[in-house]
Amino acid sequence: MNFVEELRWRGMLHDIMPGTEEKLNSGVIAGYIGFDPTADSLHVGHLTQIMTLIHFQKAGHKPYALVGGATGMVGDPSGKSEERNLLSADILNHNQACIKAQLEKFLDFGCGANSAEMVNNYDWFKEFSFLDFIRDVGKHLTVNYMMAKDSVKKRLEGDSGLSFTEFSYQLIQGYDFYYLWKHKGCFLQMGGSDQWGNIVTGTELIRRKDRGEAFALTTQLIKKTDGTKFGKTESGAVWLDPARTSPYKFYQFWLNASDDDAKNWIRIFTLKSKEELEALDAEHAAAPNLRVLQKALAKDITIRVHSEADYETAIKSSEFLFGNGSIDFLTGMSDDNLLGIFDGIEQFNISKEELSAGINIVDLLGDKAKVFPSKSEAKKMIQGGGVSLNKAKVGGVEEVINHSSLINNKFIVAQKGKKNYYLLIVE
RNA sequence: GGGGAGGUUCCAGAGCGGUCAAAUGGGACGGACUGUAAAUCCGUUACUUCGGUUUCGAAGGUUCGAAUCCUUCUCUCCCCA
Repeated sequence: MNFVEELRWRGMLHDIMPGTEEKLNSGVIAGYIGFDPTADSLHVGHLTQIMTLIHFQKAGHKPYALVGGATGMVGDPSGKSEERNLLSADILNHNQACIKAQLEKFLDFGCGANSAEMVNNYDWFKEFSFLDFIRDVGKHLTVNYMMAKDSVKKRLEGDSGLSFTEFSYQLIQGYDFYYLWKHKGCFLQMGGSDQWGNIVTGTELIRRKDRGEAFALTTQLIKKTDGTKFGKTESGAVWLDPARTSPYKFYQFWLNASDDDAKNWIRIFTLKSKEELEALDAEHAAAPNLRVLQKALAKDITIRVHSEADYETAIKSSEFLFGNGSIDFLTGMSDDNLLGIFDGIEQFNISKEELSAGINIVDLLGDKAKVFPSKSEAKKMIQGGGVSLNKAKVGGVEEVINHSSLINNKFIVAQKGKKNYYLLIVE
């Protein structure tokens, strides 16, 4: 199956420039996707692009992953309703290095003709002077053309304005495409559907400047069926960096997908074949409460992004925390094993002296251990019946906690709502 | 440079001298129901030693009393030059 067909049946394809498919079928084609270093880790929102590159390479083409050292300095207005703050050079350097390391996990950089390659647009922009740029690049596109882009139009219509810096972003990205086309034989740029305008600026630049031909392909923006934003949890974005989002939380994120979402996402974020997926669909439909789809999805991605071992740990934690395992399960367990289960779950340290005197539950969770940002909030949540200690609901705000709550003389398991666990370590 | 409109609690957006910790909607969080799903219903949504304390762009001022009136400053948007 060719690349475009693959994306199509998986529901990933959004838009494709006429002729792209023919070009791809003509042989090994080089294509690229850019990642801007706005943070020092990618998040699950980037995963679609990563999967696109993986499919691209699997189909025999040559993928380039571009890290936007230069574009990151400018800021893409696409999809942003307000002017963005510029990042400092130091932060950008750090971010670039981290993102590069993450991307290296997903593609094959040593397989001959279609080995993946990493490039950084800062390399060709650092020596490019402003005057040269506006003469060599800016001259080929009219402002009229640039203003017609949705990303720009929205900002002009809105009431927060658009700086010249962000306005020129599309030219920078357009030039990237030109550069890669000219020097690396890169014929295709891919990206999320919000990148269509930027990508087309590139093909247009190639056409006008060198009468060359280049192509564009965009993928669907991943949404949840309930219309809310994909990739967010109560604690923010879901990152690929285990230091930002632990493998356990990462696993939980996917496991919590709704049935509809799981069905769509498993097609996008795993490499499972059509047959496998249909079998899973059927299995899920027969017994939805087993959540076969969610489990398969979470397993596949957790292993790809983290590791088999991280997946195993996440499973163990999940089974204990969400299974009907009673708190007794922990009793007598070695500290190391217990901490293993709580690996990736937020932990707080409490001194033994404080506890031995007895601590009011609100002081404990709202102050000593910041399970809640303030005591008021802790109080409200307890009154609302949303807090448990060692899997038993906290009765009221007057409860005093002391030694008797300790598990193995050292731990207390706190729960905010059903899904949020915290481990208090007393020593 | 000239003229106009504005900056309110996470967001949008009311309030226009006391009854305002501030309507309403959204979001978020929690509860019930479930399958750690969806839908639905309900509750919470500044801090607190529960006496109070700090909030409505900033600083002053008027008043018994201001988010609401006045002054200056500041930021944003729009129109004109």
